[in-house]
Amino acid sequence: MQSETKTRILDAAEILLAQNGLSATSMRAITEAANVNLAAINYHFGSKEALIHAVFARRLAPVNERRLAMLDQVLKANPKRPKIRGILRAFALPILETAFQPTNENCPVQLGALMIRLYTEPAQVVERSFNEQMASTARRFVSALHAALPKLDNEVLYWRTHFCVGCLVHTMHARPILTAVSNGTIQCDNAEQALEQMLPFLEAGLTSASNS
Amino acid sequence: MQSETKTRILDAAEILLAQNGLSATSMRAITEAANVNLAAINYHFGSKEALIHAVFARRLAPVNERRLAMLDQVLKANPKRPKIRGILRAFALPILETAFQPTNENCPVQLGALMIRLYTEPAQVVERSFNEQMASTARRFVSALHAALPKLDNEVLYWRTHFCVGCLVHTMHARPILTAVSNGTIQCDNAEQALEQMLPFLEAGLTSASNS
DNA sequence: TTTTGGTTCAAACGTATGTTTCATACGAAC
DNA sequence: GTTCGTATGAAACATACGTTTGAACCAAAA
Repeated sequence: MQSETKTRILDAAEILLAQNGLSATSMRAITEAANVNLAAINYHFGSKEALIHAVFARRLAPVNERRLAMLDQVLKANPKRPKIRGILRAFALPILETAFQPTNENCPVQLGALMIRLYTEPAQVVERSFNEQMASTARRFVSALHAALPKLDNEVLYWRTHFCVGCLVHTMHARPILTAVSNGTIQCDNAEQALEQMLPFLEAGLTSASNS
Repeated sequence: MQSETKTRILDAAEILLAQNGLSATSMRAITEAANVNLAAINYHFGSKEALIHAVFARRLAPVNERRLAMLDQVLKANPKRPKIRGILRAFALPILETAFQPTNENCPVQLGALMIRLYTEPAQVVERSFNEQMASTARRFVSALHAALPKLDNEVLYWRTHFCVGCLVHTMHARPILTAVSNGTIQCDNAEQALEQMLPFLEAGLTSASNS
């Protein structure tokens, strides 16, 4: 198999990049974890940065495809006034299901901890990944929310969309903190359970009166 | 002045750590920006890690003092049933005001971008800072919210507190994204303006019916 | 069987890292 | 004026980094 090495590198890189961050993860650590030669990354991907881009693309491309497909369904059901809950669900479910997918050696998904890197690592390293994978999807969802909340001021809508993204990202990457603060009560390893908590919160926030 | 060098190091380190992350910021970069000798960090702080801890402590200690002082006021006003809006304000205002404080050479506050490091950098590097600066404060606020929302299930309260933290942290560190998504409409450089947007959103989320 | 093209390997490339050393400079105390 | 503890300086410490090299490998094609 010509690409088994590539896959092993991607799997090991995803885990280490998510755990330690982009610049703190060395190519030697990745290749050792993947049981491949040090030169294999440069041979198969060209550079460390290209590998990072590939790691993001492998997870985010299918997630955003599912998101847009679900959004289309929601828009088709109520073209004039789409349902907020549906829009939020289309945005959150695909990525939460991917992030909370049980990890095994064939499928080491670390999307939660990985996503926050996209928002926090120095711009130059990840901005190509962000633009290719996230920007257009974000615009589609903002305009859907605009249709669902026509009375809402544009500026307020941007703010609230921003808050929704913050909740989602934080929920995905800061799971250990929720577990710690709740003294182990909450494990947060199930997409539907997280959605059940998040959707009422976000919908109430989105629809609240802006001055009170 | 015996500690002018220390202050210059702290100032330069705060900016660079916030901008580039912890492990991507070298001591040489810090000392060059601070115009001090390379050995000064080890002399004054002991190690790079100790410097990082000092950078967090310098900003977070006064913020959490203000937070708890404001929370005490809110609890004193309504001991039995404190006001949600007041609790949220006590939690968010001090850190937002510090984060949005205009930057100048005497006061290079980069708290927003710095905070996210506390949540995302490998545990061992920052967990001491997190525990010392954040853990006890978080507990105080959760119990205040519990008093304000006695009907809310404990588990739901933890989730929603978690969402609030996510909104706040994301608002502080992802300002450029909000500006970009809104096509430059929103600049987000004012604590009161951000609060005005955030507090109705969070209060509505906290008080929403949990099953709908 | 020989040749080819893709892949892996050990080793080295030059550069950058955090830390340490030791000599020097500065000021206040005696 | 000398001494002494703090602070700074240039240089070197050992280690780690991303990348490149060129030989070795190995299945499939000629």
